[in-house]
Amino acid sequence: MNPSNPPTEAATKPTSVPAAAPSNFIRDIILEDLKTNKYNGLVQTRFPPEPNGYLHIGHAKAICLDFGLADEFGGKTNLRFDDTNPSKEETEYVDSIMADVRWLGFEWDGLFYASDYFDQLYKWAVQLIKAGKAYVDDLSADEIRQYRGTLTEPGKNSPYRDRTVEENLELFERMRAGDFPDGSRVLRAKIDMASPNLNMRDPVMYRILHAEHHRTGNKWCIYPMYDYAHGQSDSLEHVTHSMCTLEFEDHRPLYNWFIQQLGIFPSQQIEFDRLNLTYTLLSKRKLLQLVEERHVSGWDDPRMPTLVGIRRRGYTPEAIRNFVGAIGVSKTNGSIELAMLEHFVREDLNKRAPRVMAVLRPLKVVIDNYPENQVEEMDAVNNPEDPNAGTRKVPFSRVLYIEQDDFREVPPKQYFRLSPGREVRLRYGYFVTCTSVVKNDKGEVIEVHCTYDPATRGGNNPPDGRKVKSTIHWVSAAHAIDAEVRIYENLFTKEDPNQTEEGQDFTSNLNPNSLEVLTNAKLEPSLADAAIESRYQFERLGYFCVDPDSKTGRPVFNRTVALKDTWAKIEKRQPGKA
RNA sequence: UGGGCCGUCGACUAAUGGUAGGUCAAGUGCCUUUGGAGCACUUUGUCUAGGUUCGAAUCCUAGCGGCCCAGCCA
Repeated sequence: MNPSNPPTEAATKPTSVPAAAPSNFIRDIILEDLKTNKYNGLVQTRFPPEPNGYLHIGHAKAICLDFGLADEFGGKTNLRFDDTNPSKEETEYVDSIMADVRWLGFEWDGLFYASDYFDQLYKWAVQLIKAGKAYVDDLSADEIRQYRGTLTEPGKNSPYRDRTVEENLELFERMRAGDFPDGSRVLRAKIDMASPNLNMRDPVMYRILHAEHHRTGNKWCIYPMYDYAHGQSDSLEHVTHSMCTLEFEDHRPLYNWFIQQLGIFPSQQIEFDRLNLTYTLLSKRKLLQLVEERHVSGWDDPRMPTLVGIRRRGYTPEAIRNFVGAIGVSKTNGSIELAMLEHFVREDLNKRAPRVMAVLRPLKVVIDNYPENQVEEMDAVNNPEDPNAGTRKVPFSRVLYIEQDDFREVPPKQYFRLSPGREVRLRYGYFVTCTSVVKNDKGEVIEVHCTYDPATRGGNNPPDGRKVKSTIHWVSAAHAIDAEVRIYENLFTKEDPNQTEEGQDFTSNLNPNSLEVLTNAKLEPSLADAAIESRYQFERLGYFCVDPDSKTGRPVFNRTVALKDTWAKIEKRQPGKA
């Protein structure tokens, strides 16, 4: 940065290097490959989702790695749909995946489908048959499993393993032509039935599937397996660093085997640890189950860890990217605390979300000595973290709403908010002192009466130097906008939702209180025209995001994340909470 | 009990034979017209046992513990 001015102290540190983000083993591999010129200085990656579900925060980690690392070294990243199984894949998903990747803030260089390579893959299969490296097997799925052996015992060769090249060629061609029913035959690689790695025990390359494919229609009735398609797809795109999750480690020898037999571009597979988050499930199958069994309203339910879900919840792409950068990447199997994610959401929203006053559970306040029909426009700061955000006017009048939580008839220890005889500040309003309460038949406080001090206009400290221990928020009753607010808690009650009692599945850990709908919220009038998906901080409460369910005149807000709440902590610690 | 991978504060992650550091969480204090934000400080860690070395989280050996693999899913 400033080489002409070497540091005068701290000579123990090489301060010429600015404190860089800690590296990780993948970046180290790329750096090394660049140094040895393994790929002529190129870095090519790919993000290879299967279009059979919506992307979730776990994919966000992969996306940030694939795109981020390539970008860092001037490389390129392809989006490639891994669509080798027509029975599970749909166009709906490819559209959502593209939208999600873009929303996260990335743009791909090439857009491909594994199905683009079906012709080439077929030719290569023929080539392997001719080389005596692949054969058509007539064994049933069941028999193949039996012949495969077990974890501790080697497998046996299929009786069809030694067919002639001519016979294999003819049979494979007839498989392609549709002469055989589903499941009747497969094409297998001829490797080693005794390998300790089960993936090398003559893995299936092609299966017969008379199914319509979302891109190739009815052109094919045989489809390549993942192992036969993925490495070659990488190779065709000259992918240099093919990142995937740990469970594919055992597949790497096979990935390399096909590439070597075919003598094609040597892509290299690098495995990293999948993201796990406490209190959340990141398995497409299980997320699909939540949707299908109606435990949530859809893939974009704000409680879902899908990108569409957390987007609707109010999370920002920046927050997610910062989070992914902070958690790093390794080969350790662990679980990130949800609090970490929430930290990055708060950190980002704190800087950008306009502040606004909203009362979720209203309690009526009457200021007895305030003139009956008077309305004052109070100045309120839009964002104390951002001087450019400006100010706005908030109407103040004799009857207000405050939060039920902000009043206690008998205040517990360390409770500083309103209670009989106590004075607090109404933010940007006045100091008020509680003089009396009105109760209903059940003895619940339904109305609080106060007096205000005109010398504290704007919420300022009075000339006499009087101070107050608490500032609370409010909304003028006559000017309030009615709104619905949806409060979310963790979808699951257990850190690991998969940890269940005997005979139960993860749905037994669903949190019955994960959604609370508040239908009587009162908002300050500036929120009248809040746009869908816009985000606000409701002062002292949390960050909230406008839901698409909003109707004109009746907005719906989702709570993105609550503010850190010191009082809640104190109260939780107190044994006899009021 | 075959093969592969992995063990560093409560969580995640650095240190690449040479000061065990950062972030989150937790706690304490300061500040505050958000009990927010911010600032300062604090607690807690190299799985175990041997070995190599002037020096080991790092290298070696042996244990222990965890995860993954027996789909014609990816």
